[in-house]
Formats: sequence, structure tokens, C-alpha cells
Amino acid sequence: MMRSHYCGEVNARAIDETVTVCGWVHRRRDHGGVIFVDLRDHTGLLQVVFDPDQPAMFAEAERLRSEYVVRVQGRVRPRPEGTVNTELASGEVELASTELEVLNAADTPPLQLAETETVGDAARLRYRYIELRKAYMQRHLRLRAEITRTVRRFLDEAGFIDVETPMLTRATPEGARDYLVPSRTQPGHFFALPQSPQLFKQLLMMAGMDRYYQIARCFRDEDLRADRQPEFTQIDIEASFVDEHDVMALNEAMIRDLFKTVLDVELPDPFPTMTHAEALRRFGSDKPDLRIDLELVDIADLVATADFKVFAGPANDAAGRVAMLRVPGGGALTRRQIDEYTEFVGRYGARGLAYIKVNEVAAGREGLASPILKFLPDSAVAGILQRSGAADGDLLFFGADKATVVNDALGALRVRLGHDLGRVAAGWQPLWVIDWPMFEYDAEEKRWQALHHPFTAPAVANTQALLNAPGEALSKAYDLVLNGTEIGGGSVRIHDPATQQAAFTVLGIGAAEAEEKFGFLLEALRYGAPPHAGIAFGLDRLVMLMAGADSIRQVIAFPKTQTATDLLTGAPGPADAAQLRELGLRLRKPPGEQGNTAQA
RNA sequence: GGAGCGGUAGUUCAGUCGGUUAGAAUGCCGGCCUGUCACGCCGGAGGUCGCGGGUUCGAGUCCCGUCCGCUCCGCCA
Repeated sequence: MMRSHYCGEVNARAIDETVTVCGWVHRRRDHGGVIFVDLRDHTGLLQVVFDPDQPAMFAEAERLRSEYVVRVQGRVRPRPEGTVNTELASGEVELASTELEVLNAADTPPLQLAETETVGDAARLRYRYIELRKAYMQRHLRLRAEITRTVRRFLDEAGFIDVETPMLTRATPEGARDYLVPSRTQPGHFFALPQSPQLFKQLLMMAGMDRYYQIARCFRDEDLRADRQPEFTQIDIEASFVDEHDVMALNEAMIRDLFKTVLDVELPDPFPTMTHAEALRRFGSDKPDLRIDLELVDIADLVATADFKVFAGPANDAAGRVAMLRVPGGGALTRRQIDEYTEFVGRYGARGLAYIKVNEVAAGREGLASPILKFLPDSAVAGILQRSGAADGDLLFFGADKATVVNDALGALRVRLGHDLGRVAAGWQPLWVIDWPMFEYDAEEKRWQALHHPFTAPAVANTQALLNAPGEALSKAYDLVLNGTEIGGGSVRIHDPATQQAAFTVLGIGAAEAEEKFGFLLEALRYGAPPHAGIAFGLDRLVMLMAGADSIRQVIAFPKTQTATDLLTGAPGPADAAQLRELGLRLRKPPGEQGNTAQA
């Protein structure tokens, strides 16, 4: 039997060769002589011409409709002069059909088949298998496969072993909300789906696996975003007898290899590195987009004595921050646009957005226009102008509040302005963010929380230092940021029981709870745990960036909606009473009536 | 938990200040054409304006509630 060809193959084929192709009829043709077939790889259309002197086949071709599935045999020939269509992948050749077989008819498609990449349309998710036929999704999924193939090859060649870890595991405190799975054999007990293979990969280090990787599915029951799905995929990596420098060197080599192989892009060697503190100070973000040339500049010292509480208050507060963001040419922004930015920073908790328009630097105070000018002494005005490096026609935005609010607001504003004003440089900007704090204090819950995770090694002299001043301890953690998106993060792990116990203590996890939840880990740490470190990359985000997509749903075959449902299968669905009975659960009508939920 | 945008023909959308028979494109059906390529031409069918309630002489349009999709904040060790 003659094999069926892909689009690119047909295009490259020698003229006059007889080939068989399979695919979908692209669109209804009223004239029976010509159809377009969307071949199996969906990379382009092939024009198929039918000979009117073969009436049976011609009549069959006339009955074809959009999305019918056909097999056509014919002779490849060049298109006649003037009919070459360079927009088609196979636009230079056509097939003179000698045989036509309709493999399957098709109902009228419920989607418009034009190439638009709109996401989030309920119909496109409900009929996902049709959406996936479109070239952009074909391209994305092929790219995804190429990425995982390249990463696997790199890690395989570096001596890493692919080990699978359980999907049914136990719930852990800290971290995200777990997806729970009831146990039938242990009524009232639950498995949790893994938020990451973190503990298992550490146990593998203790098991002497030395170099491990896994392309692992992870689950977190938290609200969704354009770059967040409840189940997602990590490239999970761990190695023993290595430190943070080893891990970073290996992984940036892997990312460089990936970009070179897949996109033919040369990333810098080495990647630049920045401390967490510097990233927040200069960019208001722990994942700065270095393609944007705008920066935050501190001015607390300039306004601390001003008779202007809005600035002076945060300037004199240890937890406060007063910073400005210079926008070159921003003087051209309209009042309406500034109001819009004010509303924008409001989402991040900012109570306003002060600004100064710099009309003429040389004129000093007289050359400025701003509602806040009258509150600022000459010294402050001069200092602001000098430190900002403002030029005529610039605009200065100000943030004054708790440091977290200023960072969130001005950090987000910086990115927004970068895009709005076309100040995003082309290309790729990787960045390692290092020297993260171990913990941050949650004022609401009145306790310390791990910035990375509770198994991250602190960069402190001894355990006592960690317990005495948790807020000052840095960790041996590192995040890899690409164009303002966090694509991976990892750390050196704690490999001795005492430090691990201390970390739990800071986090308020008592000895009893630690023993109950993590006893297996503490125990394993006592039986010869080697020093180890690792990292995990968010595969979906990486593919999204490399594909130029703006949502990870565009690089996942069957994504979920914002309310974490699957419109294609209807998941989640009710379970029947018998099924629940076996699990020791019973039915309860949820408030929204329709459907059932389980109750223990 | 909160803020915002959207839901009108199979699909993508328009619909003015609340006004009488809700439109376009595309798709679908029928006819013509037969080297077209977003083919073209003629004709036709196709609507619970998401759902429920309210205001009004009159609601796709205004108000309230609700469901669904999307963006964001919170959340995501």
C-alpha cells in the first residue's frame, strides 16, 4: 500500500511522481474541478485537481464538503503559470487526481476554521479537537514535542536518569491547595496529587540516584491565570554532590542548547545574575523583564523631611519605600492616560500615582508641572531632577507606600509602560535571580513563610542564626527569569536533619507535626543524605514563550477554563452513589442544585 | 473572596437616545460558472438576543439576580 504523504513532503517531491495523500477537505468548493486538502500535518493546503473526463470521480469530488476526510491518489505536477500560491506550503505544486476515496463525511463544523488564535472561547474549548487542527495549534504542539525531545537528549547525554515518581501521594502543609483523591481501602483517608515531585526527588538523591530528571505533571488547586493551569508540567531536575553554581551552569547550558537547537537563537554565556534585593530595588519585581529600559530610583532620603505626609510617612518607615520611575518622553501622556495608569496601580494597592511633568529642566521648579510640586522643598525638587536624570519632555511617576505596595505597583507600571510606549527591546533576556530571603513574614497569619519552600538550604553560619533572625537569612535559591517570566526555580536543599528541623521550627511546624507530615524525610536525612540541589522548569511557560503565545492554553492540548473545568469532557462531573459508597462518602446536593458533590 | 470585559444566526461580530419586520460577513441549502486559490454570480433557509425577575405603553438596549467565557487582584511553599 502506498504511504500517505505530509504537506511538506508533497511539496518537495519530484514532479510527476504518483503519491497518495490523506487529509481534510479544507473548504467547500462549488466548482468540482478543484479542491484543497489540508494534509495530515496541517502545515498547508494542497490543491487537488479533478479531470472532468472522469465523470464518476468528478461527481464524487463535487459532493465534498468542508472537513470531509479523504484519500487522494494522483500525480504531482507544477501549477500552471500564474496560479502559484506562495501562501500555501504546497503552493507550487498540485495533485492531478487519479483516485478519490471519501474516508469519512463530516457535519458542518461548529467553529469558523479561519486562522485566529483567540483563546478562551467556550466553543473552541468544547470542540477542542477541531481547534487543534488549525495550523497554529499544530505548530505549538510540534514545538512542545521538539522542546521536550531536546531537553531529554541534553539531560540523557549529561548522565541524568529519568525516574517516575508517584501521582498518588500524601497531602503536605504549606504550599498550594492540594487536589485530593479519596482512598477506598483506607476510608476517610486521602491521597493528594503532587504539587511537585520535590520530596521524592530528594529521596532519590538519598537513594544514590545522583542525577535525576523527570518531565512531571504537577497539580495545584488554585485559581487560574493566562499562565496558570491547575495541572501543568515541570522539567524536574536534581543532582547530588553539587552546589548552586553547578546547577545553574548545567541548566543555563541546557537552556542555551534548547534555544540554539529549536529556535537557532544564541543566548548569552553566561546568563547575567542579579540578587533578589537588587531586582526589587531597580525593577520592583523578583522577575524583572530586562528588555525594558525603565528603572525605579529611590528618593526616600530626599523627601524624608518634606512637609508632605504622603512621601515623608513611607520615607521614615522602615517598611516603607518612596521611589520614582522616569518615563522618557512621558510628558506627552494625556491626563486621561495618566488617570488610566493611576487606576492600574490601584489594583496593586497603590492609593494614587503622583507625577511630575518635566517641561524644561534648565528652568528648575518653573519648568515642572505637577499637583505635588507645591509640597516639595527646593532641595527635594533639585535632588529628584538630578537623580532621575530627567530630560525635557520626560515624566516622573512616584510611588510612596509600604515597600511591597510600591514594588508591586511601580514594578507592574514599569512593564505596562514598556509595552504601551514601545520600549520593549527585541530578543531574549535571561536572568538568574539569586540570594533570595529564606522567609517572609505574613502579617495576617502572624507567622513566617518560606519564600521558596521549606527544604531550601539557608546561607547562614549555623542553625542558631536561622532561628534567631529568620528575616535576615538568605537562601541558596535561584530563579531563572526569561523576558520577565519566571521559567524555573530551584535551590540547594537541606541535607541534615538539624537544619531541616530548624526550618520547620521557624515556619511554625512543631516537632509533632513535622514528624507526622515529614517524618519520612527527616528519617531519610539521618541515613546518609548527600548534599544535593536541583531545579524545576515550568515547561508550559517555556513553550509559551518560545512559541510567542500569550497563554499557556495555546500550548496545552486540552486545557481547562478559568473555573478549572474541561468543557470538552464536562469534567469535573458527578460520581454515582455506589461509587461514593465504596469510598465511604455520601452524596450532597450542592447549592447550585444540579450535579452532586461528595462529602466525607 | 474581589474588580473589570464579554455572551445576539452554525461561527465571528454590528445593533445609535429604549421604538414598531434584529442586521453583516462567513458557513449551510438550491441553481449557474468550471484553472480556481478568501473563486465569482443568483436565490434560499437559519434567532428562546445566555437564563430568571423587574421598570416601561414598549427592553437585544435600562435595573436586580444568576450561569458561562476571558483579563486582573487576592491566592499560586
